[in-house]
Amino acid sequence: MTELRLFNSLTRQLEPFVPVHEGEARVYTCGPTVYNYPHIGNMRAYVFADTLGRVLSYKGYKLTHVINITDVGHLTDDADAGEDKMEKMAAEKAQSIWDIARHYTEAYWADVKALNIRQPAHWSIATDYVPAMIEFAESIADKHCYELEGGLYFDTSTVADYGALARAKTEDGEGRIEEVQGKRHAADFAIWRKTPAGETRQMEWDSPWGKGAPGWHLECSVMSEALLGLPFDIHTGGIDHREIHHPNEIAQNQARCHSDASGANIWMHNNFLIERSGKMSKSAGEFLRVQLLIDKGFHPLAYRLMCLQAHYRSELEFSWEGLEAAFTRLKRMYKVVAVQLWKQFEENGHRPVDATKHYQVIPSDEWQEADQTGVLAQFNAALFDDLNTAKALPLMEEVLGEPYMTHAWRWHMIATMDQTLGLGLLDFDRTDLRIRPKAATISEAEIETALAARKEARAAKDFAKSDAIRDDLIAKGVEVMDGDPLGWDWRIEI
RNA sequence: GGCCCGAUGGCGGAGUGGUGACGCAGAGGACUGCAAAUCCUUGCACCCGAGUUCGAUUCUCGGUCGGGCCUCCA
Repeated sequence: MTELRLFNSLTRQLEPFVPVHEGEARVYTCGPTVYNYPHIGNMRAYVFADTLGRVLSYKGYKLTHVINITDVGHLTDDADAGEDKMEKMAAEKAQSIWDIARHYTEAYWADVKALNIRQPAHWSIATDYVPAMIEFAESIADKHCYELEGGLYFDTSTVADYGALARAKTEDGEGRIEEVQGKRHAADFAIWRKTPAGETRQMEWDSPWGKGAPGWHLECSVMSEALLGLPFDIHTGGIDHREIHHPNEIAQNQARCHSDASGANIWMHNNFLIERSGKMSKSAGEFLRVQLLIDKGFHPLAYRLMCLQAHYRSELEFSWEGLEAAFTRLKRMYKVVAVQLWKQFEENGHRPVDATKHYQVIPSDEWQEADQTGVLAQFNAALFDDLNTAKALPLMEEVLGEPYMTHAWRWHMIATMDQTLGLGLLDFDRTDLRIRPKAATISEAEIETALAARKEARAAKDFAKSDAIRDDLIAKGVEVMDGDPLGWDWRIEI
């Protein structure tokens, strides 16, 4: 079978996936800092990580996926002088920092669910691991750290090839950030941040270096070690982490393991979702959240499909037109499942496969007979070649569109492909795709009443009346569809 | 200032040293009382210059333009 090859940011090359533990895949994904709602650009990272996980499962590996929730730390401006984002938001909202964290964690989880992102084995919450972080820091403090007034700092010159992942040496000559007094190297970073004298923070812990909070790079090293063991297989995150956060994490892992190895065999980074105005911004204008998409009448999985249409390493341009295109494509895919597959299934009187189960590649003999055109082989080759979902999608559509195989096999193949891409085609109900925009001014009941009157008029061949009703509905943004294969009599235009 | 990346049809976006996926939009047809939805068919592209080559969109160099990072960021 085709070998799974993934792009390793560390070597900037495609590499075969060779698990650390036979038959297993252990994956760590840098999760959100829960001081605000995630925007859809943030969510691209988790759609990517989920796709990776699904492909690993599909390939037959026992997957252990960890996504962390950062509910502490992260400064708003430079390395040490800024306010803590969590503390800042708590102050603005006049709420406890713990409430803020819980609120935004739940908002994030709702988006995760809406986008069909599978639950990882562990959601690791940073504040649950503070004692472990202190223990970790103590274990590397003597050889790799030094103490300043602001806290405990990591000396990046004490590990081999610091910054190899970033492929960029950050010299201090033109640095735009204010130097922290006493730092030995510009790239040195905080392992522990002391609470300034005379201040009290909502989140602070006692440590050998005084009251304070962990530096934000520390948590990922600690939690990945605790839940996956070092070294583990794959570490994922947004491409922005490639420059600072992950090099620092690697440095910590090297110190911890007394090794030059990075701690993960493969480091993978997804590229950004961008919009005309530049990077997604949480502060500017219309806040692009998954919920906003739903409010406008889009199914959230249209956004997932939009992500899947591009390679995860390419920038992806967001536009409402693009989202609409993806939504139309999704509806057409779903239509085939609803109109052809379900109907045939009813005629057959049995469900050939269990759509709730996760499928793996079927032994080659059986497949070869069913896969006459080799479409599944191509599908596998595309996904196993660094997750080329853009290439895999049309292959799934080929199976959807060409009923050249027996029903049972076709069903099985669609189930297999769809569960790997995570579009949930077999789980849709037709009403799921008919999302009422929040701004819609007409209710479903009103629409149904008008349509019933129109049907009567048409039966009586009173076309003047039926057209008048239709024009009225169109004026209210409702499109009327007679004889739609899915039996959708109407839809509200987005 | 330093480092990095990209440039494909109307839009989005794969891929390739020799026939340029796919989706949406557009066009034509079928269906319809007329439409819509659906189905079938279909037009349209590889930034510029030089080089390597029998042949480059694909490789090399230069240029132009665009983007990202160097500060928290998916």
